[in-house]
Amino acid sequence: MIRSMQLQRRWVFFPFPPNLTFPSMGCNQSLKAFTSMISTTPSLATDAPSTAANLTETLLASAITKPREDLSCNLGGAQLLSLQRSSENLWVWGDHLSEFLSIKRSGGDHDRHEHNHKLGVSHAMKMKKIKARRKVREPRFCFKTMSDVDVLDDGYKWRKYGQKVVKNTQHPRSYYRCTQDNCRVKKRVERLAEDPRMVITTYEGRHVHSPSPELEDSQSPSHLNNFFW
DNA sequence: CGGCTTTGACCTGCGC
DNA sequence: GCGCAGGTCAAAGCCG
Repeated sequence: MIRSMQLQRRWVFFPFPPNLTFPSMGCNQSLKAFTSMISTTPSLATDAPSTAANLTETLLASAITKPREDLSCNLGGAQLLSLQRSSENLWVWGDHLSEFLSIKRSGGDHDRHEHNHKLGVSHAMKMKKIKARRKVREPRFCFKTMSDVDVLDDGYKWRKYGQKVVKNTQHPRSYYRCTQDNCRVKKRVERLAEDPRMVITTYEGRHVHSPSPELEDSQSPSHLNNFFW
C-alpha cells in the first residue's frame, strides 16, 4: 500500500493537456471539466481529489491499474468518453510500469499474473517493448472524445505536418506539431475504426510556453494551467 | 506573400 | 535480412 502510494507520487509530473475544450458543448470548457469528471466518475469517486496534483495522480493511477476500464462520464453534454492509457502508449509508462511490475513480482506470482492479465499482453512481450522504446520517446497522453470535429481546441496552435492511412481503419491519422518555436510537442488525431464518432487525440511531449493568448480560455484557473503543462 | 494543408517519398523500428 | 506499418519530411498547391 505504501509502496503503491510512492509509485503514484512519481506521476505528478506527467503532462496533461492544457485548457482542453469540447466544441460539442458549444462553449469552451477548461480543465475544470476534468475535475468535474473525477467527482462524477464512480470508479474514481472514492479518491475524490481536492488538488490538481491529486487529480492527475488519481487519473493516471486509475488508467494504469484499470487499463480496460473506460473512465466514462458525461460532462454536462460534453462527451469525454474515456481517459485511458492505450496499448501503443505502453512505452510511456516504461519506468513506472517496470517498477510496478517489480513490486508485484515481489508480492507473488498470483499478483503478477493478475496484473499481466489486466494489461492484456504477455509479460515477456511487454517488457521487451518497454525496454526497446522508453529510451527516446517523450511522454504521451491520449484520450477519447465523441465529436464531429477532429481537432479539439486545447489553447495551443498546431500545424499539420502529415497524414497517414492506418491499416484496418477507414479514417486517416493526422499528425500535428505545435507552431511555437522551440516547442516540440506533437499530437495525433484519429477516429476510432469501430465507431467513427469517436476521436482519439494523443499528445506527445511538454509545451515550453503558455497557450496562445487569443485561444486561451480566460475562465480557466491559473493554478491548473501551471500544474498541468 | 506568408502560412497552412496535402500528399507521395523516404526513414525507422519491429516482427518473422 | 526482408517486408510491413507507422512516423516524418518536404515540395507543391491552396487560401486569405
